[in-house]
Amino acid sequence: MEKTYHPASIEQRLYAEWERRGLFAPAGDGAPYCIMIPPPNVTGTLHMGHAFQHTLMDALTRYHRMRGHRALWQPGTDHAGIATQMVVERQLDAAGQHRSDLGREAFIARVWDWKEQSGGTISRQMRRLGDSVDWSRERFTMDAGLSAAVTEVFVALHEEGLIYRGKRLVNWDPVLHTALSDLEVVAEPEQGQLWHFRYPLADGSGHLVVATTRPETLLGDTAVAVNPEDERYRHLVGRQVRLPLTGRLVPVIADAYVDPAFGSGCVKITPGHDFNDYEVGRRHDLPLINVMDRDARITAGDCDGKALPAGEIPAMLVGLDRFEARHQVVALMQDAGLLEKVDAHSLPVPRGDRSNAVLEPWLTDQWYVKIAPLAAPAIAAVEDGRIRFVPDNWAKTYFQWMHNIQDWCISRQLWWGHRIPAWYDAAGRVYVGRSEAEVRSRHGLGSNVSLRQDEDVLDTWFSSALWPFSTLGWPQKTPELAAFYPTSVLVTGFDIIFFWVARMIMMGLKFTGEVPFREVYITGLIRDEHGEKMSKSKGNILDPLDLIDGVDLETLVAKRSSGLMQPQLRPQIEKATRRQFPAGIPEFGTDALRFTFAALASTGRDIRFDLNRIEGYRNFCNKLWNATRYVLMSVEGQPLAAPGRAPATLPDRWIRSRLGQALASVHEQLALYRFDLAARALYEFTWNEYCDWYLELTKPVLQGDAADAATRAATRRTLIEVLEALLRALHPLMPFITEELWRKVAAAAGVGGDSVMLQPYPEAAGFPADAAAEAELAWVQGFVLGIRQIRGEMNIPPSKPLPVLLQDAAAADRQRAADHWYLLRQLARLDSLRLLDSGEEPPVSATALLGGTRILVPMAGLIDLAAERERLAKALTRAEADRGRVEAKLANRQFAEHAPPAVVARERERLQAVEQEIRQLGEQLARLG
RNA sequence: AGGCGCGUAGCUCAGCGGUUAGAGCACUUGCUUGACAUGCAAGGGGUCGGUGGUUCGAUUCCACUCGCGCCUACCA
Repeated sequence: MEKTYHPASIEQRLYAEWERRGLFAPAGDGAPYCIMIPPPNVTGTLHMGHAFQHTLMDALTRYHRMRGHRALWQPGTDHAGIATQMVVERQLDAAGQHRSDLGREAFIARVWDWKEQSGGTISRQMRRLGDSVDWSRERFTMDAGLSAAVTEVFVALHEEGLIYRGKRLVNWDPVLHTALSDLEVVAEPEQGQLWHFRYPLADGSGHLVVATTRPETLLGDTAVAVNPEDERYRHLVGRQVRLPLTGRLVPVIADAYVDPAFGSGCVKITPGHDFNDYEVGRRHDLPLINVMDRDARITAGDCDGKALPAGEIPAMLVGLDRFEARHQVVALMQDAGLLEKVDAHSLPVPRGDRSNAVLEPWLTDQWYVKIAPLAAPAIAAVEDGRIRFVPDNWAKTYFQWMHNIQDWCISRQLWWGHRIPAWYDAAGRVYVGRSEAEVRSRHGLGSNVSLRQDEDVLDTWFSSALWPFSTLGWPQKTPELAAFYPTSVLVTGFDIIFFWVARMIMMGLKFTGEVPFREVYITGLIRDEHGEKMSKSKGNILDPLDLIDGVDLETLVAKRSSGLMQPQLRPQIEKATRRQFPAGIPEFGTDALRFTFAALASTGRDIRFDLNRIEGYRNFCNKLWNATRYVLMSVEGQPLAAPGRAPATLPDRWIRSRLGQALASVHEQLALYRFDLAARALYEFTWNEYCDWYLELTKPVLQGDAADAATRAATRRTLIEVLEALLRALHPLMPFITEELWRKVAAAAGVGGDSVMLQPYPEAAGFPADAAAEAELAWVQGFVLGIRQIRGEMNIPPSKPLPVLLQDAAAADRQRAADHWYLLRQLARLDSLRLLDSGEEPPVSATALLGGTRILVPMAGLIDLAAERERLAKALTRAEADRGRVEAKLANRQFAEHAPPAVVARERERLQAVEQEIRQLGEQLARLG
């Protein structure tokens, strides 16, 4: 074996072998265990958040597979309607083309080409991460089968009246020319202005003042509203104002929506271009006037679908972009003496999450899902525990949204996606069906009737919502569906609880009658080392593969600063990157990355990714590698005791007991999705117990001549047996290094099997607790630590063997000293160990206390007297402070009366111990003079 | 406005109604000890955001408060 661990030399080889041998497919007849991958965008790449979640899903899958479950981790990707269409449109744009130049079919063919070309990126990344997904079941939301499921669901919901078509105000993206659902709108506060306009009363008796942030919508006003309680305006309610610039008469109405304290207390009402006004308009039966086109330019306008009278909209405004129109309207109002004042005003501006364009509330025909009837059972499923959120407080977030849920706008004016299965005849009547043929036959429409399919496609999340069952073959009744649905757990981020999780629950319950998953494990979000979200535009992204393989600085800078939406940020991104990674990123390997993710997966919402952590876990891999190297060197070609024989030595008994407890903790924590605590239990056992103590404790047995052949053979057995189990225990988190090492270890141990993946996960019961061995070894450790402390603080070189005396040793301690002399000698590097006779005067020594026993290191020539005095004085101060605390506690009658007797007893013991310590330290100090 | 989260060592984070609050990294000192310098050994470093309450006992539970962040809904 190499002296250091080199991940690159093993990872890809092992993955290829696993995949070739089909080890990822569900096997055996155990209980099914299934995780559906949250499908990433097929044309995208996996970022750190994906890598994080994939690590956890893979760990769960491998863990359950090893425990004998029939485990399926189902892979796939989604078609990401808007995002993907935008990418291809940008490519066309670069060639000076528009999608309309190609036509719908040719454009879609182009998108498929792009998918074929870029779709391999994700699966390559997943292979590098070690994801044990069943590739034979890979799915894509636009696959024929999944598309059929989409059609089936659409038709069924429509037949039930849960999908309807309606003319509504929608969030219209004037750049992408599509409607967006509420969830795709990002509203950030932006600095704007509040214009105060005078609207003259129709009878010429004066004016009232309205305040608005959107002057251009004045053209579509159909009322002015005041609060019904507002004394200032009560007399105006029911009268009319003459709308400036158009001359139209509109009523003054009273509506509680108006806040009298804001602005002037009068609000212009534009039902055609504002969601709140739309509701006001419905309450007061106001007409809807539309004054913008699909590009959000001013048009001549229409009222409830009919054209406005000619000249209603000033001709000079028609055709202007809405922001240009805003300036013009303000100018016209000012010229007319109708601008009262302008205030600076910050307001939330809704933008599309993809295009970043300012959205326009716009009246269009769209398809909606009536959500309330679907939401009720989905709420119940979480309330009654059929679905459990982990951590459980996320259920609150879920409930809050579900109780306020709005109908879901599912149509998108795009070409890339599932086309809506609806057809229109010449009269505009709509027919919904699985196909045009079905529509014709069902509605008796002969071939003489021309039908035209709806141009729109469905929101991508509509197909994602079916993912847990569409991937298993629904609407067919497949064996996979029967076996793996409901799935075991969904692993995802809180950012898509509404987008995806809630919708899967609704659709799953509706169409299968069962929940789609029993648990939802909500992970934190990976952020950079400053807690910032990682994003291309911030230039702080990390490619998981760059952490695995390493990357040089120039490549990293190029990756981060190319293709930016805001190229002006480039210099600062480059500077920050050069500062943070002056030497690029070294190679850490997949296992180190995965272990880091696991160790970071605590319950928090934000997870800062810190390169120092991954470096530490790369070192851990190397530690494991070298521990194995030691074990193999110690075992190979040497007699090995038969498995199952009682271990011969104290360290053997101890390490088995410790392993059992570590395993118990791992099982317990994994059941709670506390990957961080499971990782920690394994890390601490491996490094602090197995390597730091046990391996060292085997050296006196194996390397000296203190032990007989049978003892050595037994120690070799424990050495390799514990390592073999440990590698299995680590495998779900670090699949590659454990596979590589396990094969060598299993061969040396005579364990059958050719992949650790297929081995049983170690159970705590195989390594029962041994309290006696733990107590005994704790004594050994205490002894060694005492000597090391003296050595460390007195700067005695480790190479110098020390003569040691024991004073006041009780019978048990004498026995232990004799029994474990050969361990103590090597670990503490002792020259000799002698028991002082009672009454024998010890030489001047440095002291360590071990229970009631004093460990003395004679000082002649070794130790600085003053330094030892200082050391003892410090220990004495600490002990006295401790005594003070314990005494105070025991002196408190309330404590003695109320605290549990066991606690009181423990405090009493502690007092005795600390008093003895003080006495002994005092004596030692006195002896030093 | 409503909901949620966070605040513990220089940094990143665990933890918990009961010994002296832990880990990794960083820091100091010593070490080519036969698996490992990606290492070994020893050490320094925290009034657990603040105030009050419950309790024999609070970093832990409760209330209030300060600071930071997120989500949902938003007043034109």
